[in-house]
Amino acid sequence: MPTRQTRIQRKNHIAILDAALEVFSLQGFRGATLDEIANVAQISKPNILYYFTSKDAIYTALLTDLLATWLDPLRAIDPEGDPITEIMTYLRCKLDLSRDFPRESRLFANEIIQGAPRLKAVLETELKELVDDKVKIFTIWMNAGKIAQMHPVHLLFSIWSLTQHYADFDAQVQAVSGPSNSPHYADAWGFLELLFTKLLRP
Amino acid sequence: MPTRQTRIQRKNHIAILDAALEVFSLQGFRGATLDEIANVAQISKPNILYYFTSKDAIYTALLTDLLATWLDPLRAIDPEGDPITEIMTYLRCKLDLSRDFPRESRLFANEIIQGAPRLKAVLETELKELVDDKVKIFTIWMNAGKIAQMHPVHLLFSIWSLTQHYADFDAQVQAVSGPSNSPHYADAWGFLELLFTKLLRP
DNA sequence: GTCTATAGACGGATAGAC
DNA sequence: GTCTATCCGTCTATAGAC
Repeated sequence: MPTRQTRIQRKNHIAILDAALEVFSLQGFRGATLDEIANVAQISKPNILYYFTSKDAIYTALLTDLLATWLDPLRAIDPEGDPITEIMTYLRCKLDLSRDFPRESRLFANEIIQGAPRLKAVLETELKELVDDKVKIFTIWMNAGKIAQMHPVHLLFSIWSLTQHYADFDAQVQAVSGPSNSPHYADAWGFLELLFTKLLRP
Repeated sequence: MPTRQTRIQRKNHIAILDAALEVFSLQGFRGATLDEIANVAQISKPNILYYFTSKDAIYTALLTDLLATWLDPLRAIDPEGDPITEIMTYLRCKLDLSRDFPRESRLFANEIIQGAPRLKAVLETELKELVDDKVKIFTIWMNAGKIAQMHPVHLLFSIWSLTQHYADFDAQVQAVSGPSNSPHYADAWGFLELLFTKLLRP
């Protein structure tokens, strides 16, 4: 659109995306309904389709918004930095994302579990290139004896799975270790710090 | 039912559950449709509802069947066994389950991500008791200096997340590290063996 | 037991008044 | 921009013939 949005337009736009995140992250694309999104957003269904051309458009908007935020911390790993510090910072950052943006994490998880129908292409190009780049850095660090020798790709997988677990499987975490959020994350950080300190030490 | 099932009944029963597992594990409960299950099972939709009273009944049957298989390896951890061996065996068993039963893993993941509406009660009782029991064993092992000191619950979480990741996020794993299944799991085992050897060593 | 046909509710999306 | 009303397709589940 050539013209700038009004304040109300922007407010509704954001309210719709927020409600859609709530619903899509719990139900996946097909399980979610516009009715539910409309209820959560407190905006009528036709009005939602005034702001977005279709249910699919809302979902895609959320996913593309998300991917950038999700990959930024990985991009930030600096080949010139101290290896252990760089990886621990990334780990910490990913855990903070799980704590502060659990819905985004679950939205992503839903999409991947369902075979990544809308993200597959991006994963195979943008994500793969980024991963290849960082894997090279890890390998250099390993060969220089800065961190222990291990499969670099699975090192990344381990960071992803261990941190995202607390957002995606929150229902299980809470069922097993009681409600209240913050303590879990404090304990989780203690555990992960110990784990990766031992793992990375050459 | 008082009478025994015929061979055809049992065959259809199994075919329906298998098709339902395929569809539910990809789409979650609400995203799945009886039409799709009927197509995969090659059984007409009304006939499916002859064997199961409702869509919900199929899903519930799958979940309860699954939970037993899923928890058995955890139950098998023996307080009298060698601590490191017991935990490494459990780890290996969970990784094998991810490799051999990825659909079951994704079905479970979908249910938990969606807030575990049908499993919450079981998780808070049966799973919690089982976890509490094993946590006690871990704690005894730690205090006896058999394995390193760490948060025992998060040790369990780490085993779950690291192994299930390969089934649940398979689309991402393949996008990043190329297709073909077996090599990933060989590499994964090499990585996890290294990781937990370092982590558990007192 | 398995089918065709269909009921009845709900899904996404559109028309048109205001 | 936002609403009511509604189209049309699909959903789960049932009725009833065979």
